[in-house]
Amino acid sequence: MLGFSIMQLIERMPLSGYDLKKRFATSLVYGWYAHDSQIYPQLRQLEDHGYVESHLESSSAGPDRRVYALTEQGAAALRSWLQSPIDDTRQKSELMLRVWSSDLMPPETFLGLLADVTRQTQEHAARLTALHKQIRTRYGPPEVSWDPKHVGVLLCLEHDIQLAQAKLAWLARATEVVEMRVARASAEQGRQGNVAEPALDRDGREELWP
Amino acid sequence: MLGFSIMQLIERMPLSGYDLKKRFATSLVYGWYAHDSQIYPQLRQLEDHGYVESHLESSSAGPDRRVYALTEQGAAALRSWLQSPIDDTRQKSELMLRVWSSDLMPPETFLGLLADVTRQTQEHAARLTALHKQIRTRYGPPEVSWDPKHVGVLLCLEHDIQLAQAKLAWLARATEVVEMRVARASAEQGRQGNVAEPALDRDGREELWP
DNA sequence: TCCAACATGTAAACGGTTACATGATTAC
DNA sequence: GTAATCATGTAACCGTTTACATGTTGGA
Repeated sequence: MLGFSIMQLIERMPLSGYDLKKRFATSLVYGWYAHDSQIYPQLRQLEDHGYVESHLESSSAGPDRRVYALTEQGAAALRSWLQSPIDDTRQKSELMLRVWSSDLMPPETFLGLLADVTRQTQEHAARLTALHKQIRTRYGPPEVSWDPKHVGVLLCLEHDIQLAQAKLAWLARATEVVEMRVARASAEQGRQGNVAEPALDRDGREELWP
Repeated sequence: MLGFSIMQLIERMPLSGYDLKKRFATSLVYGWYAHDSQIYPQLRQLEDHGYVESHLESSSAGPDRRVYALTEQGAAALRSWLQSPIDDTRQKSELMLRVWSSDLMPPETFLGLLADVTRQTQEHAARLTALHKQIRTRYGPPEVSWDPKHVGVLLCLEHDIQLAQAKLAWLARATEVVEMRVARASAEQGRQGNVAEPALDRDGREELWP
């Protein structure tokens, strides 16, 4: 995956490991960042496969750079990957794991978690929105932008912004749910609990787990 | 991460590796599935750390099962993890990587990709919605459900459903954008292209990459 | 007798993170 | 001289995936 992420960048213009490192470090939208310790070995691996080729370049500022360019083989592999089927449903989310386990923590802790993620998401959405506005102002909306390259960038930004907004809506809803439960619990305090026995399956274990 | 995902399940009731395997295989919402080849070593690792303890159980049907239960240490580690700060902004998405690279494929291929993901997402959303309805009908809405365990499940389902819907809205928008571009391109066919030179930064490379 | 479900693993490869390590050039 | 930026790596570790491997019990 990282290999394609690199090849996709190199396809547009030859780049050195250092260039890639900078791209990955500053990219907001583009989730496919990588550490330098991963980039250089990956480049050599791609070269072993014949997907990229490199040559040394004397830089005006600093030491020599090894600059990588895509080969015909690499371009073919990239095209073939772009046309291969994709599975985009399974997403691991640490947040969902914690929400799933929310009954194992005190409500205040859960509310703190939700508030924390809300703040993060708001900041993230603000950055994405600013960037989207900037690029859109400069190159026009994706429908009419003269260079097809900006279409992907703008669409990625729109995707991430819309998903961030949906997440914020959910965070507000979840916060409300927990607050309502806390209010109900303190109202019922002292009264007899209305807790029923959970349903058991044939092995005597609770059934649930979808 | 997988360790907490397992401990979180075991906290509720002792489970064997096989039980966990089934849970992970059939879980829809819960992104933290794992292969059996990972589960058994992970369980032994958790036992080495003293987070779980196990004993053999003669099963009525089939061979002996090694059943794991959470220790006090494990419960403490789980609580501590649940209260630790979280970073929930970085998400790697293969779809976004392809969208970012959409200028490297023919528009028809891109439209095919979008259609494919749309179908997957619709099916996924339908399954989630059915499950949500079922659980909500049985145990009530999360605000009032008597057992706090269902709150997390229902909130996870609501999150995933809402995000799937946001994604579908974006997919429709992206499809529209690409179709408009295709229509414009064929309308402009034969005319002089209005392609300007891209902006160059000080190293002579194109600037863009947010 | 054979299949399905029960039950548990090993080995190799791949992917990603953290920490450590080195050295050149330019601007202050 | 010294800090920032340029430039490239190694080693150890942990997590994840894929393929392979083994054996039991109960029912058709």
